[in-house]
Amino acid sequence: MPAKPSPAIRSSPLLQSTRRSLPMSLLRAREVVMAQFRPILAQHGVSEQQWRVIRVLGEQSPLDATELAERASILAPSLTRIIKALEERKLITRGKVEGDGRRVMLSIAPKGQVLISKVSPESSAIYDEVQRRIGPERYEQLLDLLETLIDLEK
Amino acid sequence: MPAKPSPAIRSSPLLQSTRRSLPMSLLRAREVVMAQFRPILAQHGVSEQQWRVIRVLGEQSPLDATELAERASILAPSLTRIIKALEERKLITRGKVEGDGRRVMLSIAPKGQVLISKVSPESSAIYDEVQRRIGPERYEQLLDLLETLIDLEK
DNA sequence: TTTCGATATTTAACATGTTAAATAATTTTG
DNA sequence: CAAAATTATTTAACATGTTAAATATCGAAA
Repeated sequence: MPAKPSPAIRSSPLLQSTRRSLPMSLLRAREVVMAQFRPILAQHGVSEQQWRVIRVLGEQSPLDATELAERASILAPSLTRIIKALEERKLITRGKVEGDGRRVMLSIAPKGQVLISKVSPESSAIYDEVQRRIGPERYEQLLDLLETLIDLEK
Repeated sequence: MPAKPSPAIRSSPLLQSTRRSLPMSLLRAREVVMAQFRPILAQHGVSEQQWRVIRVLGEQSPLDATELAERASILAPSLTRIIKALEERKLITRGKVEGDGRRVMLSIAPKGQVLISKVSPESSAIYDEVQRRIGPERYEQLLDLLETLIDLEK
């Protein structure tokens, strides 16, 4: 019998408030944006990560798995599973590299390109809407700041 | 040498480049920051999400599961599993609410407070370092912009 | 050439994300 | 008051995140 209504705790601010925490703010902001996209992607039967893979390959094909993982910000083990699923649905194709038996080359497939052409308009509309609501200047400013932060790791 | 590239595809920019995509930038930025934290958390045997739960309860206890999920940005099903794990390790405690048999009240436990006091200094040091490297003004500016974005959903 | 270290990908194991559905308790309605 | 709608939490099922280890192949050195 686990109960014991302990006295309320309001600890001294050893840590910054979770409301003003950079990692949490980044997470929440991403959630707000993705909440707009997920219904569209679901409607087309692809997950957020699968869509990232397709998009990256839509920008450039072929790419080896390492490059693809890097650009789509997906870890190698996840990519292995995603590739398998997308290949089975013929949205992407997998090929080997002559001269290096380790590498796997991935390309967008015709069905993948069709998917991109379908999702693109809806996707763009959402980006535009977000940009409009936050304001174009702040939108660009935010992207710049994020880029600065991202470049810190280098 | 990576073998001869097959006919490369460079699609017309139907979509914005993945490099300048808001969701991807948010994801990458978060990764850069969290990469600094993960080793510390791992050293103390807690995952990123478990740490968020502990931190929120450190700020205020008790909280019911719904409030906790909201503040820690964790979905209810995940929270159920995390609570179970943290309770078994006696980092948090679970109690019932008199008057509403549905609700579960969670509180930080002494062992949890000890953990917070251990992780806090290292955590703060990393926040300070990130803030220093990006610059205090831009750091605040970034948090402000993220807050603006987060408030869009309301 | 053979061996050893490095690289690319996959597999494994477990935690979390995500959506839908199930449970249980409370509140609202008729 | 009893049935129905609502709310809080959990369970289920599957995808992905995460770290470590296994595989396979390549490249460099002895």
